[in-house]
Amino acid sequence: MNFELSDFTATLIYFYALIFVVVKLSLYPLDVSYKIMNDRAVIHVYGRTPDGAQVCVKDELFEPYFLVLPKKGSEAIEVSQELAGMHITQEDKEFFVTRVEVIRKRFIEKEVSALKVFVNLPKSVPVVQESIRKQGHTPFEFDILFTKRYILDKGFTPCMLLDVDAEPSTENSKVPVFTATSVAPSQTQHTLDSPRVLALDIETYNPLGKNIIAEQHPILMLAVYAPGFERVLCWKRFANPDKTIEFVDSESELLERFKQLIAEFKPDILAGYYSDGFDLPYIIKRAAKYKITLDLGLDHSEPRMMGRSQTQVEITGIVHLDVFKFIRKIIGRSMTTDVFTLDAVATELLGDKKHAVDVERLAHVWDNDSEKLAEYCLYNLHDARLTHKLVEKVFPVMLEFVKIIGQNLFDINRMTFSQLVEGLIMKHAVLCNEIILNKPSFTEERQRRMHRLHGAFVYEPTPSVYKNIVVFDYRSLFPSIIASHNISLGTLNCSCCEDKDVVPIDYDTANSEKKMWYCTRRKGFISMIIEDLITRRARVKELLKQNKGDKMLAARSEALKVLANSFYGYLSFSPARWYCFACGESTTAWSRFYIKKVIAAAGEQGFHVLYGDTDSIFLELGEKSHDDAIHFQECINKELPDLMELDLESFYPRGIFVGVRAGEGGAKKKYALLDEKDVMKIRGFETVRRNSARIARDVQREVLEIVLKKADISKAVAHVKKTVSDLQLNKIPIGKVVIQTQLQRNVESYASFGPHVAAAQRMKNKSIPVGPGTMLRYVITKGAGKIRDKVRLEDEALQTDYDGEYYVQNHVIPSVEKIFEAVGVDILSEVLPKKQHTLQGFF
DNA sequence: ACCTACCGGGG
DNA sequence: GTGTACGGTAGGT
Repeated sequence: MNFELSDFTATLIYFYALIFVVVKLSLYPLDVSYKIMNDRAVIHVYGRTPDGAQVCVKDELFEPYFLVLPKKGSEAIEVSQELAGMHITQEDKEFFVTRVEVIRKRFIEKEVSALKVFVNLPKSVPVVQESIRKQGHTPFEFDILFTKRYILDKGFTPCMLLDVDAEPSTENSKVPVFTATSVAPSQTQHTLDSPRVLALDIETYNPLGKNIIAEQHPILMLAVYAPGFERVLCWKRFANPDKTIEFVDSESELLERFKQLIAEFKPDILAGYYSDGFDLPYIIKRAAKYKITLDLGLDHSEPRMMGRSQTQVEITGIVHLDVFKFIRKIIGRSMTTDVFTLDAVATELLGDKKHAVDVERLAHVWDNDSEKLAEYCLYNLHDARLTHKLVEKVFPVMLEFVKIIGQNLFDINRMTFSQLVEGLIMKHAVLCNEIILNKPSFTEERQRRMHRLHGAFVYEPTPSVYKNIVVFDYRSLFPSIIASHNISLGTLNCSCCEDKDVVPIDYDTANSEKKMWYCTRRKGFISMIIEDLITRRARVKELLKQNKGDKMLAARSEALKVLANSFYGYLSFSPARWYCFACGESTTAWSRFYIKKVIAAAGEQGFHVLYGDTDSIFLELGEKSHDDAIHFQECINKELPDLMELDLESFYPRGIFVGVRAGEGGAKKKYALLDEKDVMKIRGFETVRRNSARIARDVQREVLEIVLKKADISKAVAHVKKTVSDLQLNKIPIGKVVIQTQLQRNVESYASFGPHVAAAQRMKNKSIPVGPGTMLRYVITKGAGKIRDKVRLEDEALQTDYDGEYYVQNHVIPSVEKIFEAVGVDILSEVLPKKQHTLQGFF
């Protein structure tokens, strides 16, 4: 065995422990899992010690439990005695209550007596709670995963130092294992802020382009990257390889070598870009094909694919991060890109691009031109390098979420906004002794959805092009409303404060709601959490002013902002545990009040109000100057409550507002602005999807550019006319009208026969294999019938076959018609001569 | 109006 | 695993 220093240290601790029985050790917890051992659930905490050793601490003393509120009219004490003897046998398995405690809790901010029901195993919880529910009592906290429950109750934070008293254990593992006698967060507040991160990327054999079939196509290259640990594995040799390239003899050897590299590097974090959805599932499938045991887990277990349609790949003891998920879900909102390819994301966040290599040709190069493989290997390594850099970039933000919310890195990486908020509230619930509310049942959730919330205020823009625009917005409007008006489930309509701070709703028209107010004496549970976020963020921003460029402070500020901004959405989100219709309704009511206030003031001061939505207002300056705008902002801010502030977002020399199509309700934001640096800011136009014809996207972008940058409508019209005529004359390359769709199931199993199914059927008829995953590329050709009747495969159709008229009507015109409407041009009648329009029916 | 299926990222 | 993504859209019924 060859130990590194850190392993050596861990081994010393271990043998020391063997002699003295109990030792103290500290670790940064990275992964928490549990195993059933001798009919008990045993928690395993994996992590790294401050001197760099990987260890596992197990806790045999933590018991599964949930809470029960006894039904009305029954005494807690009596019910506890009834429940204590519960024992259920199902399919030879025993589910039973081990003991019951009567405890004091708070339920929606009021004191209650509750029962803490302990059971033999975590799996007993759903069974026993169901049975108790049938007796008319109400169970709570029965769906908090055992490992999450452990973290919550022990009050520690993943990635932050944990102090443990422990005895050595002989459990088989890649790392020393200890059995804890006590577990508590360290007083030091030390954080694992530089974990060992290994980034991973694979390249696969791709003769079918986008149609990727792991069962058929091998992994050709695999790159891992950490500074000073850069390697590309490749199983085809070529001359003069770079020193980072390591040849192996086969794909199976590549997989074996990959295992060795992981064992050698001992990462805390294994990271990929879309690795939940691609790299790791692919590696798992290929390893299975060769019957290779992929025992990457520190307990020798193999990576596990969780979830059905949405895979998450978990490795015991190693945190698998899919940085794509975090960036798209959490960072994406504040990015300018609307596509989340590695190239686009790296360009925006790192100022670095992917290598310009044609990956479409990889299979061909692999088969015919192996001397060119070198550039693919370096491309592969570079992708792993970019992934590593992205992790470095976003890790501070992830770590802040871990610290604020107190859940594992693995989970934080994959959470949505609502889950982050809920996680935060759950942590505070434990701290405040509040019962964690249940998720709604299916019917309950449906009922919630029926109850439509009266939304924010929108001042509809008159579609047109405008000059010299200034944009203001309220800083964190919703969070500051919730905090300053004490909006919470338990402060609603208290008995002590009626009429003191009544929500400004027009009670005659607003869903005939009853009058609402919130307690002015007692702080609400929800409003307290959000106020804490706001004040913490204000402090962080102060520190940030003194330490400009401090990445950790910037990350903390970002995390706190994201959380605060998600609260309102959470309260009105039907599947939320702390859903509160009145809270959502009150928040938007106050928001309408505040935005209308600015709109009215702007009008009084002689600004032309163009558009207002929720928390922002767009004004046309006209004769007024930038200074006038700043003065206006100052006037408004003088009158606002402490926590609220109106910001000046930016000035824009030119902008276009576009009306929305009928049925496009809710998508009110549809505009494009040109900033002072000549950069376009486009909002609400259809995003890039591969199943829309390329030509439609191109034309839309070009039209916006011409209108805003050249300010020449006739040029824009001419451009569309040219495109339309080119389509009608089949001059546009057929590649630009191809529609791409991926088949999800077998052709026979489709109930509705859409165009893509027709394409698949045609392939089948020609004995081309089609199945789930097949990428269909087809065009709509001239002829009669439904669209599905006019479908031809890309290579069945000639340049002259496609139905230019279809693409004009269904793709090109819809993508630009509203833009032209805004400038008073009916693009349809411009491009189609009238007689053709009206006389068509006669022929 | 409602229902069903697909998109994203990856090669 | 104290489990089953998500929000948006096109086309068909």
